[in-house]
Amino acid sequence: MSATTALAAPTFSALGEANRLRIVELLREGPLSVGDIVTRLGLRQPQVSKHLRVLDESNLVSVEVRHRHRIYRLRPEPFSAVAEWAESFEALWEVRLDSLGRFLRAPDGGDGE
Amino acid sequence: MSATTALAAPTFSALGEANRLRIVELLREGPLSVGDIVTRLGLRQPQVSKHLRVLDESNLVSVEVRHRHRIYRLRPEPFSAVAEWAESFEALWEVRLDSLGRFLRAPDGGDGE
DNA sequence: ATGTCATATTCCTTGACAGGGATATGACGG
DNA sequence: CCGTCATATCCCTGTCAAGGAATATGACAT
Repeated sequence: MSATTALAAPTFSALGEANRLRIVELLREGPLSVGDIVTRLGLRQPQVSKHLRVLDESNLVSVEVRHRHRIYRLRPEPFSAVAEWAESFEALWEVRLDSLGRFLRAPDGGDGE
Repeated sequence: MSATTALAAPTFSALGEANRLRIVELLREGPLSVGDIVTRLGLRQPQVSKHLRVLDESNLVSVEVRHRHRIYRLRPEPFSAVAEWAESFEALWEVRLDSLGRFLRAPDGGDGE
């Protein structure tokens, strides 16, 4: 259950760059070649290649070589891992109510520390 | 429906730093003061304060001022947003099968472009 | 008022990283 | 072989962010 929950910062780091996130959002519609991404996002080819490299090293995308084209597509696993990780914070809702209760009961000058 | 799905790169960027992610993982157990975080993670106080600032600006944490202590706790919303966002990629599973089918049917030398 | 505790802020240095531009690579067509 | 297309890599430069060290702030106790 917690096997895929070992979520590392590099995954978030890869998604933390605006243009890279744009590429991911674009790729969710389906696999695309580098040139397609360049056209659709209006970025320069070397930049796109570099971003794809980062996404690839973070295992967020995979490549399929077709002739002289390279088709990039999203890998499902990291997204599933992120979902699982974020869902594991659902307990925050309850905790929040709990802390509200504590807050209401807390006398302003009476802490034990 | 897409209200909380407007997930921005800064959220990921905030989570993309290793020590910051450690702080988040620690705070999931419950609210903590700056000093507690310093002790538990073995980081220096200024660094922790700086990371907390980033987390605060990304709305990932909130502060409760109690006497001279500042209790930081996780906010639920961004995590819910991340979960929702990542879950919206569930379609990748099906897409993957689909693309596998396309891959198998694709003649290696017959691209139309 | 003064000291002290908890935390925030500032300055500095350094390393990572993004974009621009040019160029290398690699496969294919002729 | 040579040119060309698609893509990757290299070099350069500017910016941003993180850690270290020192210091400022702000509230409280005395």
